[in-house]
Amino acid sequence: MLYLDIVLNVPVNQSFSYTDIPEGKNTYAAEIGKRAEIRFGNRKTTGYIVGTHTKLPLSCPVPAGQIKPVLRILDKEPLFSRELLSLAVWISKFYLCSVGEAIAAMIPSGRRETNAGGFSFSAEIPEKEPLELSKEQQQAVKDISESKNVMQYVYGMTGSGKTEVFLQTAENLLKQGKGVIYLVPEISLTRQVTESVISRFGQTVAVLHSGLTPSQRLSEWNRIIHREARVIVGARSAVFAPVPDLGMIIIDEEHDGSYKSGTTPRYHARQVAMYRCAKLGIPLVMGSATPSVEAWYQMKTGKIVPHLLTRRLAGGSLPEITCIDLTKTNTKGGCLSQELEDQIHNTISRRKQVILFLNRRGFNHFFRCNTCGFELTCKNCSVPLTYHKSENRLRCHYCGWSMEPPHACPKCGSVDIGYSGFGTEFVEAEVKAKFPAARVVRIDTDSLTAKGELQKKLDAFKKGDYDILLGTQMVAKGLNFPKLQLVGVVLADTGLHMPDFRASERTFSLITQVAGRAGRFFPDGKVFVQSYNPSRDAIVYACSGNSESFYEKELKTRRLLNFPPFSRLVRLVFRSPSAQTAASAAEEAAGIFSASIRENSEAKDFAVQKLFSDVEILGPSECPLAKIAMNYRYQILLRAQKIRPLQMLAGHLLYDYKQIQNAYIEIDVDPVNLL
DNA sequence: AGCACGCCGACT
DNA sequence: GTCGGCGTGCTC
Repeated sequence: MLYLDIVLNVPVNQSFSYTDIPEGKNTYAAEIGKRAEIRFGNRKTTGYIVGTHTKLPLSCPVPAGQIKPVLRILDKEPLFSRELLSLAVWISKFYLCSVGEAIAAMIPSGRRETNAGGFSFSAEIPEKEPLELSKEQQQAVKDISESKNVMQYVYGMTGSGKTEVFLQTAENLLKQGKGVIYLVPEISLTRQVTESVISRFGQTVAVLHSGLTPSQRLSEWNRIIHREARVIVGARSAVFAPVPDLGMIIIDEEHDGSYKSGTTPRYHARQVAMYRCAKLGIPLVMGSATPSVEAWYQMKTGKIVPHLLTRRLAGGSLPEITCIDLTKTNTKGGCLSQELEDQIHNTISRRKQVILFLNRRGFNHFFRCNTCGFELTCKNCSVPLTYHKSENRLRCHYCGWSMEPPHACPKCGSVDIGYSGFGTEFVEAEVKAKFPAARVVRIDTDSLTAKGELQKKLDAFKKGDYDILLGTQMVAKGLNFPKLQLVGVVLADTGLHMPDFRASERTFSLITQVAGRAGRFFPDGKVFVQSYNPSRDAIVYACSGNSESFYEKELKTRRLLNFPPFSRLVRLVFRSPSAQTAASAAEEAAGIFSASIRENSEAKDFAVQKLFSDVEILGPSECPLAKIAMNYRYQILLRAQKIRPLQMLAGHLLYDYKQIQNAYIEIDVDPVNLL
């Protein structure tokens, strides 16, 4: 009799024993790495086989006679190797989830393979000869391949040719029979980035993008296992690609927040890549024009080897950035200063293109009473409601709830009400009024209902079908428009008002990234940044292009406040429909933490003592977003030099104190978002 | 996570 | 007398 250890995508960190299918049934053989359909309790689910035994394991509390057989084995061949299984075990320990949850996040869920999903138009893209590399680029390629250090960083401004360095390094490895994973932010997974990879490597490329169906994902996964695809381009989860003889992982736009998963397991692709690369002894090559503060610090301290690209390949320097102080400028109730308006006129009259950039939806264009100052916020979540002109409704960006705008202030009855702040729709109306002859296209998540619409709009803009592009985040990344000559950041401050220690870093990187879009093909590209706080470091240094000073100053602040990279954090969010329940769960957890910190720092083992000696408990406190979708949220931040004691404390709470789970607990190791 | 079991309030 | 709330506990 064959007994199988099966783990499931449930938050229970244990395996369950099942027996193999009785002889004679027509399915595949049971093996580690395959999925099995099982009856679990009284429901059917998919489990993952992580072990096999000829006898029932002694640890199994259920008598042999009551062990159920699996219903069927789903896979002909294993979907995860021992390497990936041990990666899943590591993830479950590091990010505090079950092994089953980790595996579920790693492997495709498709049942039957569907071809032609991967990249149907790959055949249409002609293979291209590699571009001639500059001296700097050649040096970077050489240094990366010769370095003994696992972590490498290609640091250089937009247009300095990082992609070519990645591609050349990848090609060298492919020639040695190695495979390569190339991670990009999801939003860059438009044709722009992937085309250059496909045109270079042709049919050996697999592209894992969010548009694939589970079945298509499964067939790409099998192409990778069978060595048909050797270069894997994909977003966050592609870091798990089952590449045989993996030779390198590339992380493009390393600073990008989308590498951190927002759901359990809340893994960071950079952290996972680091682990995988270190274990295999292969390079992890990252790149960005605006490294994360953590990466910058590691370059300074020698943990990451930097490779500098200092020159723009198309010639010319970075575009000139002008900061417009909105407190000293009359915008006449609109959002465009006279100076920016003149520049737009100028640019479109020369038949060149303009991008106007707004850095965040929500927070803009909210309802406010001009008499008593009352602001309307969501009844479910505490965030301000955003006015959407096209549907004439106020809408919450977190839970989707909407209401008809009131005609008078609900609090004081005044009819002197208005919508302050500006969203893309507001800017669009103003731009259309001021430039009636211009062809304007707006790109934001609201206006992107149909699939492929983003790509269509971007292509049209690139072709010159529009004069002005209005957009959020997504137009800031990895896009190149030959006729683009003017970029306006309508309001640079929005990000700075976020209650998050990374707000400054995000604002800096955003402005710098956006600025890099302009003048990529023309040396006289211009960037205008409008701000109510033009003296803030992030804005000053982004506008002057002085990255070195920004990072130095930011590091000083982080050191002073003991935030990463000078400490590690684990965040615990306690949520419940009752504010009282959430708050007291957080209080109770804090009590448990301080007790176990005390206990451990009095431990006989000196190493344990030391490990827990600097652990701090921040909070409990209300989350900045105190209420999301009818749930009240309280948080605790654990902080220390080392991550391990924090993981131990959180794990202890999660696995040994089931009684406080009347509130739902979310654990985030190395959180990126603290809202 | 689901889903059952189980013990206390407002209804035909 | 039942229907149903969601607290607790289990799933091989």
